[in-house]
Amino acid sequence: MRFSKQRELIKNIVQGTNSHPTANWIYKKAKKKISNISLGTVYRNLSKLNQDGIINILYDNNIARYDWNTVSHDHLKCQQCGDIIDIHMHTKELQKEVWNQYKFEADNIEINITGICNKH
Amino acid sequence: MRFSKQRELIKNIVQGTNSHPTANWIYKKAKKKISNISLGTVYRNLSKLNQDGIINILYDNNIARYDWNTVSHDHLKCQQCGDIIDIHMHTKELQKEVWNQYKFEADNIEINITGICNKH
DNA sequence: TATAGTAATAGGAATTATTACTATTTATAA
DNA sequence: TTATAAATAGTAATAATTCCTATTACTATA
Repeated sequence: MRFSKQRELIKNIVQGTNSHPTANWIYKKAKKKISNISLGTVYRNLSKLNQDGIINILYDNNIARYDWNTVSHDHLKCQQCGDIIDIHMHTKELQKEVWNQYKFEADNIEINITGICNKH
Repeated sequence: MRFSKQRELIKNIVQGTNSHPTANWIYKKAKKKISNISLGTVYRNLSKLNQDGIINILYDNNIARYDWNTVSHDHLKCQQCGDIIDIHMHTKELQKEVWNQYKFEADNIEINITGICNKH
């Protein structure tokens, strides 16, 4: 992968927040440094960074969010404040169960939990 | 909720398939019975039916899919054929764990598993 | 170092998915 | 029946994402 200042900036923006930002949020932030950066560039680089395992994509309903945390993990989403909290669940048993019951070779297990976080 | 033949048709289409169809698929199918039905009508009714607990929405990456099965359940998605298979996982332990570890009151737990299904 | 060839990248246009708006039609209750 | 509130078709607007083509970073060679 060749260097580009746009990609460098995008990577740094994602790695500088815990807020699981959307492409549009990242775009607005990037514009402050590179005013003519294109939203397409943001999307392209986000998927490239994801393909190379540098960042993670998660889907909050039907919109993509980006996460610097590339270690497989799960999410709690608070219905009150919208915050998304990273957690780690044990998924090995689930993987086994899916194989035993459905003969399905699990590659990736994602657990999304909605509810009320401890701030409320 | 007042009766309409459009909504009745949309409901029957969703309830008549296990394929987790998209709004567009439902629209095309509905057009065969009511040729001037509008895509807006399809979307409006799908969300209304969902709000009333008659059907379910799930998000396959960034597109919405609709499901007649309103009982809380999980999904296996095959990376090879794209099929989405309904499954049922035990989530009570997860709920407890989330409470104990994070003091998060889980309301809904959704498990999405990608991998290779038993057809391959 | 300078240049040329090339494949990756960028910006902006286009596409896709969904929602909003509005004039008209329709179900239903009085 | 008739009044009226809700639903519809059609279309425009918005949001999210992908595609297209000119430009640029990088590499090998002079």
